[in-house]
Amino acid sequence: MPAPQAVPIPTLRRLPRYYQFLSRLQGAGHDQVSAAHMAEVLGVHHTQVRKDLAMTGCQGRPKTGHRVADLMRAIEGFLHWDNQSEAFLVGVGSLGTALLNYRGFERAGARIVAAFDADPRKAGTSVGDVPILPIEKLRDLGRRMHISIGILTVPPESAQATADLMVAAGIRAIWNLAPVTLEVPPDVIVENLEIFASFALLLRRLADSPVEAEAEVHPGL
Amino acid sequence: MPAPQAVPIPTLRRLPRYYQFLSRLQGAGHDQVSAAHMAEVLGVHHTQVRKDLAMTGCQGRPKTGHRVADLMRAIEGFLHWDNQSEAFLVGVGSLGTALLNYRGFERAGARIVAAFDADPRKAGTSVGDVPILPIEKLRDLGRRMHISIGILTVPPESAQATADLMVAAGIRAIWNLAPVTLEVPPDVIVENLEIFASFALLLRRLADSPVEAEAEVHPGL
DNA sequence: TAGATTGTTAATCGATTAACAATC
DNA sequence: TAGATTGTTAATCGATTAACAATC
Repeated sequence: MPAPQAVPIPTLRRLPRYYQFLSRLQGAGHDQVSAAHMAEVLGVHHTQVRKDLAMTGCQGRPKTGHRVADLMRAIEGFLHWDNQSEAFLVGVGSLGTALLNYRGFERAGARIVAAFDADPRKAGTSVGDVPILPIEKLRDLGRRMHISIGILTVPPESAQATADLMVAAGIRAIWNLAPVTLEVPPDVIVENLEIFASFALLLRRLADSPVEAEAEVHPGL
Repeated sequence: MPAPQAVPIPTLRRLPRYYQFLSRLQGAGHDQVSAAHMAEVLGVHHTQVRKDLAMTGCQGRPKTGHRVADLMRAIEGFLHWDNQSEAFLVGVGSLGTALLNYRGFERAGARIVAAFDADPRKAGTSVGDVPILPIEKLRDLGRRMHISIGILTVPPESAQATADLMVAAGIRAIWNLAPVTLEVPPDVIVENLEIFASFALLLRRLADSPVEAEAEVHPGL
């Protein structure tokens, strides 16, 4: 077994941005791209881009750069976006609906095969081609279908209970979109979408920006 | 002017989690907490927690720890969650609606005062107590009200055009929830909610987990 | 060939962790 | 007082940036 090459988390975060940029390039008809160009547009150091891309195992050619399509395939493979895992989504409120509607999601490596909601009026309907089932079916269906990914989009109050249910259904990785710290068994993976962290960064950057800082020093002027 | 004390970005990301945890503690009736306890529950090194908290300027007492309420106030102040900036939201689809409905948002330092949508049928209605206006009014109203924060929740195709509009409206910081790299003037701040980055981390962690790794080595067994 | 670009190895920088002194 | 906890200073670790060799 090869040493489990440690992947820096920042690299993992940047790769989807590279991918998104590449798909735009592709849409615009380009089929070659240099690391320097990507670095420029995305505001990342060019050596950084090279290192990140190197992690995916892709190879560029001196003088011409990388082939866009090759690069995209390399990233897909590296992020496991190719072998399409199946996922359940729980909580068909506006956030859940937004994710279900989001076509581009399939491209990101997972296919939502069913959604669940506690509201019995929602059961039996569907969003796009994803059926909405009563929450009571989650446990059995999860076990039967060997689903390993759960997307949690319920309100904060029911987040923990939902996580417990997912665990009981045999789900091994929870993508948590509720702003709550979940408690799960040690072998279950939880990845939180830190939405407030992102907003906090925005506020801080705004407060630190020259114009705003000025306003703070001379309030009311 | 004091040297603009550099705040590590990871610290900024962690503070909202601390805050969320503290508000739960408070709800449960606790009013003291130790850094060690927070570290334990949130899975962060205890020295890290102390350093992060120290940045907010709070002070704990040996033997007893920190007062929960003080800590929350310190974080609020540090993240500028107290002086409630006003924000516009553009794109009242399911994601926009989710944000508008999300009560807890006010606590995170911004008040959405108006929402805009290109669909004329939505204009005139409202979500919660936020009025939805036609996109044509964005420019003037933004300038008139001196709005500095724009929340962008339109589909990827119209993201860039929306960003341009926000800039024209005098908005200085854009919170971008569309998976697109925006191009804006250098003095405009863009903070992207990297939703796919988060999901990519989940997939990678799942693929690296012992059970899954096993499956990969002996496929089909 | 000359030049642009890749990819790697070394140096720097910043964040995390460890050790410890201060204090209630 | 003794012990728990804070807060700070020093050591480590990992990611970023710089320098450079390889190659089409």
